[in-house]
Formats: sequence, structure tokens, C-alpha cells
Amino acid sequence: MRSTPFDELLSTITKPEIKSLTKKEMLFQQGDLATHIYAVKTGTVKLARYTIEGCSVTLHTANTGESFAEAALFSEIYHCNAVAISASTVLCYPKNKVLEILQTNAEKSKDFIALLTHQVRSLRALLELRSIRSAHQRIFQFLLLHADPQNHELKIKGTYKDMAHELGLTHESFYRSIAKLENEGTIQRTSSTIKIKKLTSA
Amino acid sequence: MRSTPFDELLSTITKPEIKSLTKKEMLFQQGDLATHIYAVKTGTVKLARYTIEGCSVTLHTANTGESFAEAALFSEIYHCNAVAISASTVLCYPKNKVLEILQTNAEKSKDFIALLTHQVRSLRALLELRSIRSAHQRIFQFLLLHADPQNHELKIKGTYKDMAHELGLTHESFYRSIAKLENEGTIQRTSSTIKIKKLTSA
DNA sequence: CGAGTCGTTGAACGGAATCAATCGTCGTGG
DNA sequence: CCACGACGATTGATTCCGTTCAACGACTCG
Repeated sequence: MRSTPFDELLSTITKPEIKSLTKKEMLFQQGDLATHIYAVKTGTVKLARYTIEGCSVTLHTANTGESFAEAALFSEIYHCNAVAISASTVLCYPKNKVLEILQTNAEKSKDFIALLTHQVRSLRALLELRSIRSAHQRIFQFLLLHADPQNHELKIKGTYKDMAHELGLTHESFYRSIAKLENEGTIQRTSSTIKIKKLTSA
Repeated sequence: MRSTPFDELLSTITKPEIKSLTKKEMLFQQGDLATHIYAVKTGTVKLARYTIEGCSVTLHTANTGESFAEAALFSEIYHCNAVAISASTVLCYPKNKVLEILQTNAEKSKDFIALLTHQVRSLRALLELRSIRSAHQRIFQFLLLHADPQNHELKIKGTYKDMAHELGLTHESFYRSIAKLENEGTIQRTSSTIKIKKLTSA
């Protein structure tokens, strides 16, 4: 299921530049000239866009080991903003170098395609999640989707507020629903993990 | 902006199988063994999934000339259902043949990557659209996004109900909002087209 | 120690979903 | 060929629930 890690994929590029980001630091914003694609070495970086009304939308959250902004490979400019959720370090791969590799190395291209198809699927999963109207159910499905299949637990990355935002909910209704899930006995929370106790929910 | 059409991309495959679909006919459903990837020759095919509650979610609408199910290339099974919105014909490319080409032909791989990155971006755009809470604004932005930049018009593919569904709205609220947009003078409708008269909307 | 922000809860509001009914059209079959 | 059924398009009334505004304690960081 898991596609080849990006850094391995691009190991042919010797010494990618490493950039450190403080919490909330912006790596690039929409409209900037797209020069690099990235992978998270440590920390978490989110991709977001702003709607005309000024609300921001989280499009993707890249954790340690994951790449991001690959879609910018064939675009002149970035179409979203990249902001570090926590203090992070990112590996920077110049676009033209990457393109060169893809041009010549069919094997690596295939891996890259696998990575992209994986991304398409997870975007579709997110879209599907957004179609669930009930906050209660949406959160529950999100947890099911992201929990470790073995122990039905998941570690919380970033704040609950971020999670609410990724789910397209206000933090208030998120808190309420998650509290309800806990009261029902459907989930159990500690400060950093959520454990699913029941696999269905009213 | 527009990536290479899929059929051209795969022209190396001689004589892809052509399949005809009647309106509402299902090409494949989630869980089926993924054997082919497709391109629409004529008509329109939509990809949808069903949430646990039984509601369906449109993930993608593929029009004439567009490919679909490319994400199944690296998956054993299909993760969604493909249904023809209108009577359609589709080109069927066997997965293993396509993989073979990608394996050996770096140039075509690059084109395929371009196609996928394009798809990632449009999925993100859809996700952004879904984050707009107001039905009024969501529809308006959708129209802006899909209208011909020259004449600010768009042809309606399928029914209004389908469009509502793609936007994640009930058809009732969709009709109401679109009627309001017309009354405001923001748009003008004929039976098969929508013309945008004003580029902003209250 | 204060500013800022997360986590949390309460109250009220608004707008989309839901239920329901009508009209027109398109196909289908007797 | 027409009657009938199915479904799209449309509008009305009502309900429901997520948003919004508001307030507060806890914690972190400078």
C-alpha cells in the first residue's frame, strides 16, 4: 500500500538542500514561482488555500517522510500555501533536477506514478469524508480511516484545532462531537492518542 | 495547462477495446478486480463511492477525451464505482500493457505524471469548493471555475441534479440557489447553458 | 507575569437538509 | 397511439444541526 518514500526515490540527487522552518513559518504561498518540490524530514507541514471569503482550507497534511508539492512539478506557480504546523525541516529538490530524472529513468518514474496515484486516492477519500454531513459521523469515519488497523489507535499530530480544520469543521463543533463520542464510549482519549473502542457508532 | 490526452499518450497500444455503455450502466464497482484503465470516447462517466450511510458521493466526472481510473493502476481493486451518466463509449486499456509502457518509456511516463499532477490539482480545487459553506457561493465559484474564460459560459453536462450532487448539495437547495443567482442577474440560463453576467456575487 | 492560544462549554441564529407536493417530459408497453 | 410510470425540475414549510458569538480555565512562551 505504502508507496516508495520520496527521499529514496530521489536518492540520485546528492545532498538535497535542507531548510528549517519554525512553527507557523511559511515555506511558499500561492502564486510563488514553483522552483522546488519537497519532502518532510522532521515535523509536519500543511498545504492550505484561502477561499475568496478569506477562510482557509487544509488541502493536505504532510508528515515526516512524506513529500509535498509534487503537483507543482508541471506548474509554473504554486497553487497553495505551505505552512509548518510545528517546527520542521524539509528536503528541497529542484524541479528541473527531478524532471531530468523522470525523463531518463523509467523505473523511478513508475515509482513516482505510484506515489501520485496513492495521493489521488487519499484526496478522494478526503472528499468522500467531506460529504458526510453529520459532524459526529464525519469525525468517526476520519478516525477509522486514520487509526492503526492493529490496535485501533491513532497518535494525534498537531492540535485538535488543526484536526477540526482538516475535517472542515469549526473547532467548537469538533470538540462537542468528540466529547460525545467519548461519553458514548465509542472512543477513549489520552492527551496524545485516540483509541477506538467500538467500530460502529450511533 | 491541459495535459496530453490519454488516448494519444497510449497510442502505442494498438486497438484498445471499445465498450459501449447505456445511460446509468455500471462499468465497474468498488471491490471489483482492477484490470483496466479507461478513457471516455463519447459521453460522460462519473466515479462515485457510497458512504456507510448509503449516500453516494461523486468523486470525479470524466467527459469526452478524459481518462479515468488511472489511480487503479497500482491497486488490486477499484475503490469506487464507474457509472455512465449518459450513453457513452469508453476505451479500455489493460493495466499490464500500460504498466509495461510506463516501465520502458520514460517520455510517456512523464506525460502520465503530468496528467496525474493535473488531477491532483483539480481534486484539491474540488476540495476547496466543498469547504465553502454557503450553497450560493459554492455554486457560483463552481460556475466560475468551469466556465469558458472567454465568454463566461458553460455547457451543462448531464442533469442539474447530477451537478448538485457533484457539488455536495441536495438538488432542492441547488435549485433554490441557482434560481436566486438568476433572479439577482448574476447568471443567465438556457436549457443547456449557463452564462455568467457578473463576476462577483453577494 | 501577561499575552496568546488551545480546549471546552453555553446560548442563539441561520441556512441547508428534509419532507412533501406539483408540473412537465420522456420512454415504455399494452 | 395513448395511458401510465419514472424521474427531473421546481417551490413551500418545517426541522435540525453546525456555525457563530461569547465566556472561561489551563498552559506555554517570551
